[in-house]
Amino acid sequence: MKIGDVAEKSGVPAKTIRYYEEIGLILPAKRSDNGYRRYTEDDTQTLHFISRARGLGFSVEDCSNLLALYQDRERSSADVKAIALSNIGRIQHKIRELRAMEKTLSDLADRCHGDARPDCPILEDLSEFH
Amino acid sequence: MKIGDVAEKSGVPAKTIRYYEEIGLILPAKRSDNGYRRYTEDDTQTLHFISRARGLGFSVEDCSNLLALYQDRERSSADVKAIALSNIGRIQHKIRELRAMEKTLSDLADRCHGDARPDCPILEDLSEFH
DNA sequence: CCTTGACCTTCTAGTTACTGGAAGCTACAT
DNA sequence: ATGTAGCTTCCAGTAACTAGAAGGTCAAGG
Repeated sequence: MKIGDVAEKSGVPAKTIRYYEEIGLILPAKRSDNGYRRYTEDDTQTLHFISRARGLGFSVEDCSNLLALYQDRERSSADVKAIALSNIGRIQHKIRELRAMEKTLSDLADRCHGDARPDCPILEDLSEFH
Repeated sequence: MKIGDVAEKSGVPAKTIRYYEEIGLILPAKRSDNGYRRYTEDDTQTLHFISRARGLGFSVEDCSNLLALYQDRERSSADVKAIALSNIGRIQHKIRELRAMEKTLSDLADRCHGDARPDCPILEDLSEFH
């Protein structure tokens, strides 16, 4: 398989696959005589794994760890769970932050009449010290 | 006032103030004879405004627009509200995404016994095609 | 007067995770 | 022979800073 094929199958763009190779997240692909990268079904699996983990908010470094754990038949599920839990914590924290932002902004927008008049509670709030 | 003073008063680090000047978000500060940047209370206000807007999730470019609107005595509150609303939309979208991630990860973590045994629903899920 | 320490200056480079584009080679169909 | 699609490498840009190096400035203390 060439890079375009594995890109389509795994859902990871060719550019991104080359990038993952460059940063060492995946092993350098073997090359054909013409210099093209060659891939197998296993590579498709690996890239899909990465794609799904990234979609769940794991960092590239997390992916590297998860991949190592995935390939280690001896690893304990506790190791994996620890990474997942710390990620859940970060996600929850981010959600709380965003909710606070949203609430403040919504309150301000509600109080702003939003017409041609220049007075605006949003700007007034931003310019005040709290 | 020197950069360190205005940094402390506004809550924006000195490094960041220089950066804001470099990218044109704020006007270049006047210099003292020794080459140090000099600031006034107005600058403190402006930096505080930016800091608060950034804290509410506005991009630096948003800040640039908000600042222009803030300094325009003729502007309508509708212009400001439009920026705020589009920001609220982006924040809500991000919250929905993060909640979906969190739910999937929590479900997986719940099903993972998290002990020394190697079988792990988290990795199994990541490696499956959906 | 000299030193110490806290600031200040500029410049370069690193962070995260890609993405776009240019220049040039290869493969295959018409 | 030619077109075009896909492959290669390398360089640069994105957002918004942040760290660090090398060196100038200033006030206080001995």
